[in-house]
Amino acid sequence: MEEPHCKFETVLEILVGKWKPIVLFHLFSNGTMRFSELQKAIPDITKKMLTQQLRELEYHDIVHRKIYHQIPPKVEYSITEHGKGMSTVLQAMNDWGMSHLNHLNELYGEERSVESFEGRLDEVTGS
Amino acid sequence: MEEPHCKFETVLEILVGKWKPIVLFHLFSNGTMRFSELQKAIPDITKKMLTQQLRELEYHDIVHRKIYHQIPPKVEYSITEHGKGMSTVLQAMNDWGMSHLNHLNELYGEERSVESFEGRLDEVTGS
DNA sequence: CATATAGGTATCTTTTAGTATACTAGGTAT
DNA sequence: ATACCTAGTATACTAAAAGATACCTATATG
Repeated sequence: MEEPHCKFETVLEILVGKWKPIVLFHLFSNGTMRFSELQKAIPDITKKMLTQQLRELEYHDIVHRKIYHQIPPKVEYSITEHGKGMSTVLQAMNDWGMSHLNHLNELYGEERSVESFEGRLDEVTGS
Repeated sequence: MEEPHCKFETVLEILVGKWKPIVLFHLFSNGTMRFSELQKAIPDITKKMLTQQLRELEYHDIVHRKIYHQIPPKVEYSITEHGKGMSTVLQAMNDWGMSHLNHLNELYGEERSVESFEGRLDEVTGS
C-alpha cells in the first residue's frame, strides 16, 4: 500500500511545464538548435522560461547544452543519448493521445478541442 | 512548422494534477472504489481535490462514476474501457521512468530522489 | 431533538507557475 | 566613444493550482 511503485510520475516530472513539450518537439525535429533559434521557433516564450525549461531538461539529462566560448555567446542545445531513449515513450503517448482526441470528438463533438476543456467540465459535472 | 503535431500533450493533460497519478494507481489496482475508500487510501488529499481530479478524469472518459441514490450517498469510481486502453501507455511511461531513475542515480548518486530535485538544479546551472 | 453519515460544494488563503520588463557581459563594427 | 550582438539574470508582478475550513443534503439512529 505505502508508496505506490507506479512511477510514470517520473516521466511526468520531466515533461511538465508549459513549454517543455514544444521545446522537446523542436529539438527532436531539428537535432541541434541555438538558444536564439529556439526563441524564434517558439515566439511567445520568454528568455526566462526558455532558460528555465532547458535547465530542467538538462538536469534530467534529456538535453545537452554546448557552450562556445565566443563573444557574442553561442550555445547549442540538443537531445542527449539518454533523451533519445525517451522517444519510444513519447511516441506511445503521442499515438494514444491522437486516438484519445478522436474519442473525445465522438463524445463531445468535433468542435471541441483539448484547449476548450474548461467550458465542458460543467456538462459532466451537472448531471 | 506551424502547429507541432506531436500530441503527447494530450496525455499530459489527462495526467497532470497533483493527485491524478495516485488516484489512477489506486483505481487501476483496486478496480472499483468508493469516494471514501479513495480518501482513506490517499490520506492527505482533501475532498475538494479528490472531487476535482475525479471530475477531470471523468471528463476524459478515463474514470466512470456510478451513483447509488441512497442516503447516506454512495458513489463508486472505476476505470472505463477507454481508460483501460491507456494502461499500455502508462506501463511504457512507468518502465522508462524506472530506468530513468536509475540513470539519475548514476549521475547524481543514490541519495538523490525525484523529490529532492530543486536543490540539485543549481549544480547543473552553475557549471 | 440532536447527531451521524457520505459525498460532496462554497469561500477564502497560500503556494507555485508563468509573464513583463529591465539589466548585464565582453568583444566587434561604426 | 557608442551601439550592437547573444545568451542569459534579476526583480516585480499576475494568474493558476492547491490547501484549509465551513457548510449542505436527506434519512436513520439514540
